[in-house]
Amino acid sequence: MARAGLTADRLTQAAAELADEVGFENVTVSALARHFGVKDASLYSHIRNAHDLRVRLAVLALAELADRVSDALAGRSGKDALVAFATAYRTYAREHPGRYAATQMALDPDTAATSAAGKHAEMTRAILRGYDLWEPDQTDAVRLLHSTFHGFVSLERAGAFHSHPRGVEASWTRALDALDSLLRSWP
Amino acid sequence: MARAGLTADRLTQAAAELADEVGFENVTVSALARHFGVKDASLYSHIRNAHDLRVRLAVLALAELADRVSDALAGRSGKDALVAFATAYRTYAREHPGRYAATQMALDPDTAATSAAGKHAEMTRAILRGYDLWEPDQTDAVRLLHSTFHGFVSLERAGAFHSHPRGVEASWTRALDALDSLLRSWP
DNA sequence: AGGCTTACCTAGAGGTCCTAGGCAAATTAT
DNA sequence: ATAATTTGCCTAGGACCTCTAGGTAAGCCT
Repeated sequence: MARAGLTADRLTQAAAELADEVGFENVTVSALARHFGVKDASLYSHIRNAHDLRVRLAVLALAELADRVSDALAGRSGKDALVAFATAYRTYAREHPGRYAATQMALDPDTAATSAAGKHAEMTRAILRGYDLWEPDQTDAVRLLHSTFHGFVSLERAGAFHSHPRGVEASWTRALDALDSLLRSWP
Repeated sequence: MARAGLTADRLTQAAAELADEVGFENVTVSALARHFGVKDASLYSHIRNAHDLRVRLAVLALAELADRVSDALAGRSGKDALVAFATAYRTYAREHPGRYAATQMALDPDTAATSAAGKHAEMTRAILRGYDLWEPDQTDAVRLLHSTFHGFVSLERAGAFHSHPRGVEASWTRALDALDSLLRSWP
């Protein structure tokens, strides 16, 4: 009997693709086993349980997103950096809805610390170097930016903006303008 | 055999309590049936399926949240209204995590239109009457406010702010200050 | 009291999660 | 090259959840 050559990493990768196809909440051990033409039970030598699989997926997505944002930020500063960050963030969420949903998972403190979650905060902080902000305003601003990006992207996905004809794209651009102006004259 | 006296509304109400106790994703038809001392199959004369149950829960939560916010807004305007809205929103999310998670469910357009989702947008718009904003800036601002509130609350719940010692409460207050200042001088 | 509606039941099929224990393929040691 | 060990995938099966079909009895209406 030939082996499928499964590893935790290959499973996580496949789970990520599956998530983008069928949604994060439908990423199931069974579905993943089916994808590899293998029995459910076989996966349990590579992952601890279904939750563990989803956590691995979340960690993968956080790392991918951090990479994207990091690339986008390279060589930019000020509003340029702000827009690049936000756009990379939103683009990732739209291209990889399942992966993005995974990044919203509540991770236990240990996992969160090991993951790229810290890098996100650090990169957001990097944007603020183009503005005249210092602690603790910096942390407050980081949290505000993160909240707004995440909130916008997640409401957009949930269809919360469809009820009004005003283009979502235009609102997004204006939101970034507003944030830039806010950071330049932080109250 | 005495009857339990189930109705769709009583089920939805119980589901809401269950959601706050065990989390929205653990609201299951079986658990609900257990709660009423009744067999799973019995619930299917009142609800169509598990998804239908969750949608009813989402609609209930949206209505409750709208009521809370509406009460909080009464007689207030300007920054007062902004803070009252945001605080009511955040308080509801913290007191009723399961119900709040339900409000994040993607609803199909018909359900969304019938639900209190529209009232939320309308109330956010009411806040802006205290500021000097007109269409289409108003819609952009509504979307920005909604994004920020939702993003903040949802990241707070996910534990995204625990990595830094700066108090979440302080960041929240500053975020509201910042939004107020932003609305007063919308770029 | 008889008839109708409906609340709840039993039975059962199909799906997901996960454990225990087994065999055979791949790897390492001799 | 063969033996010993590890490990990848298997079968079997239990527990829980979802949902359908069809039946019985409780409560309402005449």
